[in-house]
Amino acid sequence: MMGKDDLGLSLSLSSSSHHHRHLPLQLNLMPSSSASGRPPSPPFPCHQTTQWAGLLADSDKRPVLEVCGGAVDARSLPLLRGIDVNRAPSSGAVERDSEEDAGASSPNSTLSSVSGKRAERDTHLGDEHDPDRGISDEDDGDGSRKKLRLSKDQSAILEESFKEHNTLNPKQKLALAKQLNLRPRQVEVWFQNRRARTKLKQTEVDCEFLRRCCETLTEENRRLQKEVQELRALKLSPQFYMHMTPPTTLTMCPSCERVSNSTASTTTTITTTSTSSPFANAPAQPMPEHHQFLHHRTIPGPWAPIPLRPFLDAPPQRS
DNA sequence: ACATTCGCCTGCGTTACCTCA
DNA sequence: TTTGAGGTAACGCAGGCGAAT
Repeated sequence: MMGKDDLGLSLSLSSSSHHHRHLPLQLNLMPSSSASGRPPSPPFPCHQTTQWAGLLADSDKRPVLEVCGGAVDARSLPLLRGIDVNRAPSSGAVERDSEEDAGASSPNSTLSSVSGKRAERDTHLGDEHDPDRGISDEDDGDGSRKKLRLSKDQSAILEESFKEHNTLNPKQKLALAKQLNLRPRQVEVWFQNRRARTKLKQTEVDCEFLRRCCETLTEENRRLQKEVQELRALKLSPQFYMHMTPPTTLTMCPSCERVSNSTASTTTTITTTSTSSPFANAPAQPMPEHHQFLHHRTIPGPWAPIPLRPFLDAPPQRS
């Protein structure tokens, strides 16, 4: 069935039906090549890649044929193999006068019970009983729901349509129903359920993303708490201060007086005559005496790591 | 201009059917 | 053969919108 693979989805949970009725909600469900519109900015970034191939693979199901009120696996009937039971026989297919008619008496209607106001509406969309098309909706008298299984082709076409727009206007719905030989209501329901599946999938992805964020932040918080404790301990024990690996280090060239972050590629020039702090985020202040010392002493070999913060708090001991 | 009604659409929750392990 | 789980077509409802009155 539908794979549990991660999806590159973005969802605006604030969107409501009446809004995307005019500004159709376009979830970022498609591969990046999708040219469809996009939803409002997601509440958080999501960088996963969408893979919907599994959805199409799902459509490879046994066709089911309703025979005398019972569901029969078409594969168990050799004569029915290769026959799409969801499609009308080509010879018997009658061109409908209107698009509404295309759905109302689809062969699938023999498999689906119709009830409720919407069913009435669909039924009223031009359904005259067509004996050539088998059992009408009204003939499905036991009131039980009969489910049809959409054919592979039908599912694929619906998926393609959904990729283009996850909601349908009446014209599109009717055209699609006619193309697929389904009732418009069936197309409508399929899109409803498809949107629901999309949202469910997105919710799962969002939950996983948030869970990972939470884990990362928890770990980061734990690390920072530990660092704070270490720094407090060091402040109380100056003798250990110089032996501590600073949380952030700079590397300075003693000859050119360039300081660079040990991990960064950019360098910052320290000018001994400058009155501003060499630390980007530190307030401007006169150069401390020990800075003068550092800049004038000779440091052999490669650049020596220089603790950043200790400069502001405790002078290094001269050797 | 405003309120009401109607028809339609949507999301959501649920049910029931179907398939498969 | 039975059974339970999972997928999904279909249903019912509530709520919102636009058009008509």
